[in-house]
Amino acid sequence: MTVDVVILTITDEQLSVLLIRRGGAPYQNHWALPGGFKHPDETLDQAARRELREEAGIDAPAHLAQLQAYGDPGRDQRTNVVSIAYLAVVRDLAAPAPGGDATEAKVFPVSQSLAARVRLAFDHKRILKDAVDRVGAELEHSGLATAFVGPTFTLSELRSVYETVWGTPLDAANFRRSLISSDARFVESTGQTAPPGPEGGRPPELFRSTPQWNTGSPVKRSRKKGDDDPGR
Amino acid sequence: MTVDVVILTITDEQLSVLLIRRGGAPYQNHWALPGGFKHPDETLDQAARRELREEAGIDAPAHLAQLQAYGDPGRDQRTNVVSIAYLAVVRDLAAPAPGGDATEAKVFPVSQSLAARVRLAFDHKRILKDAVDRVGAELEHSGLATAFVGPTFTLSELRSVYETVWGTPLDAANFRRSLISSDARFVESTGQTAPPGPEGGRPPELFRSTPQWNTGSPVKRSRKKGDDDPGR
DNA sequence: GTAATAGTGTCTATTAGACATTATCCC
DNA sequence: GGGATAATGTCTAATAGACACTATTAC
Repeated sequence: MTVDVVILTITDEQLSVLLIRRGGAPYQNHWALPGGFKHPDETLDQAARRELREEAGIDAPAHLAQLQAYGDPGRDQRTNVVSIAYLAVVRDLAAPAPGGDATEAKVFPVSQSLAARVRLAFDHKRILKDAVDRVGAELEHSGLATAFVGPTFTLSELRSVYETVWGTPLDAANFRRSLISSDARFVESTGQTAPPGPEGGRPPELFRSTPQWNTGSPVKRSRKKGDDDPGR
Repeated sequence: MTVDVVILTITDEQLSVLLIRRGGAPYQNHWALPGGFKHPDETLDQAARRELREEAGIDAPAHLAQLQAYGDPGRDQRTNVVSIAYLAVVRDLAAPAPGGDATEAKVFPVSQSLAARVRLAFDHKRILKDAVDRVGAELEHSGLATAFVGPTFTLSELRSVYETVWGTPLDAANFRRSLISSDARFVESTGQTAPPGPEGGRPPELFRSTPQWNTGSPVKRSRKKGDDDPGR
């Protein structure tokens, strides 16, 4: 019984994942998801948090949720082990700190990690793929997007999360309306504004996520002409 | 590593679950979900199917999907074990056939099984609760409803599934349009009609589910006045 | 002033939801 | 015929989506 954690963040307008490399063992040339054995006296969530802390140096992910269990025989050459995959979403991942088993930790763009030529350890590529699909689907029905940004954020920042994950441009005006109006109510204005960027522009309003951010369906993914559905 | 299966069906207009009783062990006075240890040479899905067959006598569930893993320490008095919960949906559950460890198998209405006075073994009540929530949510976004009915079905039958699971009456006319029109396309007419019931009435059209029944969002759950949201 | 970004207003096509009407069976 | 169930038609309010316009900053 192991727990593997898919740690996602956005760097340079790209959805990215933290991968580690371990010494020894098979797959020592492969990158892998951080993870390890669950201790008998901890919950699954606690095990995921511990692995986050030990192997990636992350203490407080903005979002942590169980994804799925993987138990195909042969998914791990060494032992027959079932793994519970977790999804963690964090905001800053500038300097990943490897620890525990991990000798190296690095952030890769998801698109690159899923490329055919790249080899990840075990069935971690499949897990990563599933995690990314899940995030895309969940953005449509929850406030998960706010986990990618800071405690306060502008709507442009939040919209950028959607656009990055979905790979689709969104209309800024309609995006704003979707979030503000209706019963969604998963962001609220702080009343403050942020300073504009170096390019100038009107100072944006600062928002925070509301406690009930995990209900409702804030934004709809547009499915229009020529939209090659990547599946769910 | 065990696999537990929540087997849901609809009997007498009620969402119902199959529970079993085992001899010996603790909790021998409690009803429990069918399940057991995963074998090293099988996948999780195969383990779930095997338990379905061995303990409940079910060979081909209309729907089988993984739900979630449960691993709180203390959830099982005897051993510290992580359990992967599965959801199975079947159509007929008239004569449940206990086998293997199970000495008794019976179908209970979900509402009754979740009542405060009823005690289920381990954390099975929580698992059942989670499963029911999931089904309710998934009806809104997939064709899962068709798993509750036969290979061909009338729209009244299908609508009844939604109404039973959600506990809300749906407008027959709008229901039909939701399914037929738009891009959902998760049911199609067989061109045939079924004989009307003993009360008479126009003979209903027979439908079948399409292969891509697990995409799209066929019907929306109406959230109107005084709708006490049960949460997701 | 221009360029850039944020936010508002408005129009149209689509859709949900309510409800009336027609169709086809049983008795 | 009357009663029951299935299917179709129609209207209204709400919403998605497109896009023009105003507001506030940097330069």
